[in-house]
Amino acid sequence: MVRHIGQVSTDAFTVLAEPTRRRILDQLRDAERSVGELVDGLGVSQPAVSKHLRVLREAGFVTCRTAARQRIYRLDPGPLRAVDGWLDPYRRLWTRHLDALERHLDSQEQ
Amino acid sequence: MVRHIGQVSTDAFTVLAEPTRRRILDQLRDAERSVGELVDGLGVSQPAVSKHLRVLREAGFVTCRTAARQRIYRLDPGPLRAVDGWLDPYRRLWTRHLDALERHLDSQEQ
DNA sequence: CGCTCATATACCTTGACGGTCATATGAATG
DNA sequence: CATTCATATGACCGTCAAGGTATATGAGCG
Repeated sequence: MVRHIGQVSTDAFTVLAEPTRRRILDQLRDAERSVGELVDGLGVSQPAVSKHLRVLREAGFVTCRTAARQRIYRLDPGPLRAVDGWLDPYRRLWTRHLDALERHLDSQEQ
Repeated sequence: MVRHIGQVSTDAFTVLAEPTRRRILDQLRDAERSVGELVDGLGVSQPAVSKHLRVLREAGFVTCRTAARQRIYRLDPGPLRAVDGWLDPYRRLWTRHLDALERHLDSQEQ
């Protein structure tokens, strides 16, 4: 029912489902990196990495800038915040559990 | 390198990548439900729902108990907490941004 | 301007997954 | 104990995505 004008960017969970992509995000967590740097330490071919980067880019997880002959990729927090937001209504499941536990412990006090 | 003894349970992100499964979780957020109740309101065939429930079960997202002829499914917070935990090191990306913004705004004050 | 380094794309093969239809299980019920 | 209701499983099909190899693009350099 939802109309999309242009390209439908893959949804965040689908993007995160790929282990290699999560490892890429891990690598970008602390610093931005060139494609070559990502290829080393991932143990995957360069084309594979480039394809994952494209997916990540189109879903907004990363941005890239050109520096000389390299492309430097950088993490964008947006989609991860969205996932965080999706989790929000579920969070009470465990915080409430904690609350209940606390009440229980409180009732045990004397 | 990790050895698994029995069935390798699908990882949490892969499970969440499926929209129908997320809708099932949504439905279980407020109350436990039977398979039939889930089938209504999902618009998917009963076998499809059962298969998704199996995936969710094996990944620990839901538990089920038998009540008369029905199977009642209930949400288990475990794997969602794990996802929440995975997000943790990324969270500073936006909290830091906030910090930076605050510092900026502070510096603008007079 | 031809060469090379860094990255992206094309093409192909393979494997996993979701859906449906048909059928099996298994508990309640008459 | 046969039947029926609720759910699970199996067989089959179509789709899609990931990985690899080969190749195209494109910026910098001699």
